[in-house]
This record gives sequence, C-alpha cells and structure tokens, in this order.
Amino acid sequence: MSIQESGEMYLETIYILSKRLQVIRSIDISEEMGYSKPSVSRAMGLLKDKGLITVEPSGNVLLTKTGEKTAKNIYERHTILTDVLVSLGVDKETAVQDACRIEHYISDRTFTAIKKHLKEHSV
Amino acid sequence: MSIQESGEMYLETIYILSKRLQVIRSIDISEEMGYSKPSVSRAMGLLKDKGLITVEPSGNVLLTKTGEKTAKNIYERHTILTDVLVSLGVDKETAVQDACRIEHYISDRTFTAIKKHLKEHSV
DNA sequence: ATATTTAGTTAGCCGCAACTAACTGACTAC
DNA sequence: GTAGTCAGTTAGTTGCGGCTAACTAAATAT
Repeated sequence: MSIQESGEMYLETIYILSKRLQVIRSIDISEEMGYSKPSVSRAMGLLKDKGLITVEPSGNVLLTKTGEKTAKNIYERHTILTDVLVSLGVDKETAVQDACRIEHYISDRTFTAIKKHLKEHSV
Repeated sequence: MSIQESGEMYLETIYILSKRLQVIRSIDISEEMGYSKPSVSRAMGLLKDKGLITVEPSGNVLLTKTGEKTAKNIYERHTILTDVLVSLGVDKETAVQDACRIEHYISDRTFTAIKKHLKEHSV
C-alpha cells in the first residue's frame, strides 16, 4: 500500500493549498493541478483509502497526521532540491520543474546527503 | 514521438550490453533487465518505429546513429549522477539506484550545471 | 528423422493515471 | 418555483508498460 508519484503530487498540492485557503475542495485541487474533476475525485478516493486524507461531508479535504507528515516531507524535498539547483546556477523556473520530478525518486539517504551539502556550501 | 523513461532504459541497456557482447539479441536484453521476452519484443518494435535501433534478420539488435547518441547521453547522465552522489557521501549502491531514476527526469540545463559543479569540486 | 530446446512474436490481461460524457444533488437567481 | 450553475461521482476510454499463454520457426540433439 505504498504511495505513487501521482499520490505524492496530490498530497503536496493539498499541503500548499492549505497555506492559502481555509477550506480545500476537490475543485480547488483540480484547478491547481490542471486535472479533470474525475481524476481528482478518484485520487481523493485512493488517498482516503490509504488514510492520508479525510473528506468532510461538506467536501472539505483535510490531511491526516500521516498525510501531513508525508506531504511536508515531499514539500521539503521540493524546496530544498530547488534551492540546490539554483545554487548550482540553474534558473529558477527550470529548477522548480526539475525538483518537482526528482523529489519523488531519490532515497532518504541521497536527500540527506544533498541537504548536508547545501548547508555546508550556502551563505 | 518522444521517448519515455522505459524506452531510455532499454536504449541504455543495449548500449551497456554492446560493450560486453559482440551480438545483442532480445533475449540478452530480457535477461539483463529482468523483463519477459514479450515485453522486450514490444519495446524493440517501438524503438524500431522511432528509428533508434535496427534489428538484423539474424536478430542482432543495433543502435542507429540517433539511438546511440540518445543512449550515450543517458549513460553519461547515469555515470555522472552516480559520481556526484558518491562524492556527496551516498553509498555506491544507493547512488546507482537513485541516479538510475533521476537520469530520466532532469533537464539538460540542470545536468550541465551538475557536471560543472562536479568538475570544480573533484580532485 | 524425429524430438527438444531456444528465440521471438501474437494475443490478450492487468494496474496506473490521465481523459470525456453524462448524471446527481445542492445552492442561487430570477 | 422553475432555471441555471457549481461540485462531485459514475461509467467508460485511452496510453503506457509490465505480465502470461500459446504459437512459430530455427537450431540442436538423439
């Protein structure tokens, strides 16, 4: 019952939206990601089954403890990888795009190593 | 008619095998990658359609000019990314695994930046 | 010469993750 | 109070990339 790249993207989007909106509905996720409503509907069903989100009767989508932990983790990968790439001279837009792909594929070990490297070489 | 991650993996494997074997048949690719014969058969058909390989009547698989260029490109990404990760303190095995995923997803710009960084910090 | 193994193909299935079309149900407006 | 809009779901499609089963055709072995 592990989570796929697409699931991680949905979680990350929900996390980002939660900083911007008081209430998150499927339609907000749909618009943010540029996916159709049925795609989001299905994804929400899967995330619910995996215990990563709950959906209130009103339609409000909420991250569970586990869901928030996972989302934060991915979001941290995203921001740190972007920073690293920018510090290597990659333009911001490309850095964000690439970070968004890489974030799902690197191991904790590699991520930790990259984080350490950034700390030692920044400022 | 762009190439997918799976296509890139097949090309890379063919390239690696070409250094080891005089003749490469589908079955060699199948054994190397741990995929079934039909999966390889289909993949070869797709790579053929895309003009990246040719298959001789004997069954010998050959990279075309374009195919070899693509394969070399991916292989270079693989080795350099592995080196970078190892230089960051990631153990070899993890580095190889992660490089194998990342290689398909980063832009040329990011790859160039990483290569430059490695050059400046090695030795 | 017949039997077996080897290599490759064809046909069809499965899971994933997107899509459209079309429905439901609730809230809004006139 | 009927009409229209908005949100969400259901049903069915598509493409990708694995898989197995079963076939063909060629090479090898007895």
